[in-house]
Amino acid sequence: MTPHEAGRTRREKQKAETRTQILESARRLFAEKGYRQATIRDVAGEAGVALGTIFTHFPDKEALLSAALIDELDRDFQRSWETIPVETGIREQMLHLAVEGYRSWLNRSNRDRELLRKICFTQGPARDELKFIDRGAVEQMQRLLDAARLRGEIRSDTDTEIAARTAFSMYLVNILYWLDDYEGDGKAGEHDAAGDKRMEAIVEDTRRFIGLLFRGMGHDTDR
Amino acid sequence: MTPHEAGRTRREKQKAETRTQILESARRLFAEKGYRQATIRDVAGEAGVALGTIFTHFPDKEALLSAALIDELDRDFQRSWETIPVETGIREQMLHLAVEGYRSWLNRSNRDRELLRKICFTQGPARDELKFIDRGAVEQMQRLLDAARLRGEIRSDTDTEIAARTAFSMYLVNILYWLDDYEGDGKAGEHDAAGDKRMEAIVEDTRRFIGLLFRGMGHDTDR
DNA sequence: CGAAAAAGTTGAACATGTTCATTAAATGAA
DNA sequence: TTCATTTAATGAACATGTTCAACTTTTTCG
Repeated sequence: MTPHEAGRTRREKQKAETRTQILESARRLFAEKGYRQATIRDVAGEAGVALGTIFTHFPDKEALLSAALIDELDRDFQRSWETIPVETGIREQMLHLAVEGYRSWLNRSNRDRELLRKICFTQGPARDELKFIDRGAVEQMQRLLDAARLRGEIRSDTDTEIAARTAFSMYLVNILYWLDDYEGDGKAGEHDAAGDKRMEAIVEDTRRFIGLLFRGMGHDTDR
Repeated sequence: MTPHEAGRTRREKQKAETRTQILESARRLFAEKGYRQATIRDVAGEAGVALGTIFTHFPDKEALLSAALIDELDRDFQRSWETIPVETGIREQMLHLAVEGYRSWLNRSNRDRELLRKICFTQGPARDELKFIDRGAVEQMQRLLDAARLRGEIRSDTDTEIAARTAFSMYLVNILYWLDDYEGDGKAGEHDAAGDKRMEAIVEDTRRFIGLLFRGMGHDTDR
């Protein structure tokens, strides 16, 4: 909040402040109690506002959850991008992105994963924002592939857009779907054999996926 | 209900009958009013049971929705498989499966799609059943690819399991995610320009995807 | 400057999901 | 056949999401 905020009335500032308070409380309580057990009354109480106030900011409980957590979906993704090895080939880069993503995901508490899964297909106000984040992810991947194409690492006739979308789909379905039975809290450096095992398996799957994506299934005449 | 049902007590029969009544009413009301507007009291009333009875059969509203609709997810998929062209190549078969799936999806009412999207990531009792259906889908696709491999249509070193999973992921993310902004009710042969346009686009995307899957992105040295 | 309008917030009332003590009928063992 | 136990169902009570009339404060405009 900058000292000079042109055009913002006292009211607008106060409303934004109230909204921030609510979101912070919601984030905390959902993480601590889960979606269902954390009531809107809990959130209102902790944020120091009236119950009805929540509904002047968010249309319903699900929208509150989405707003509270939308940034989390972006966070891990961006971190993977920040740590991407730049001096390596496209395969290693793709592997890195996927592996970092899966690692982050599996390192979250089970509750966190549940909450995030819940908002992934939200149909409320956060939908467009979520779409924006995901389109951004696909576009970033596509740019990475475009760069690899320029370097001659992949064939010049590669449809990088579809390739990016394919990788994104595979990643999304893996974390939201096939990994949804893992219930460990691989947090705080805690050793978790089941989590390690799942991590190994998904890394191997990713290698196979990348292998398939590079080799294709067809014969030379398909090229 | 067969005339001779060994081992089934009157109680068991009655309970099953009540459950069926409830599911039928739920299916109808959710389709008519949507998930939120259709109350459990509505369902109980129409099924001719008490409000509390619903909860002796289903742990919560979401579980009721999932149980009411789980078969729908399977239905379209199986229909696509039943109409698959057997005398054609693997590419045409894959295209057929995807196209039929997308067509069915886009031909549903918007409400139907919303309801089905909602249950796709259910975390209630229907989860395992859903997983079973989807694993079945992936396995069927894998068998199709295995057969193509035997016929020599795809290379013998193809990882058909990952290929099947990739195709499945792409399909799932397309219907649940990228097509979620289409709100038309392309039903009863009704002409729908927007639906047609989306259909064209997704068919083209599918061709591109199949193309990528066959050609791969790598150079010959990747093989 | 002051009145009118706007708007953020409130909390009681209401709607709806869920729980659970009670009831009646079915079941199975003696 | 009798009777203790089990179980499907019931509906009032309760918990929680949501609505909305009322209030107070801020903003706008003549």
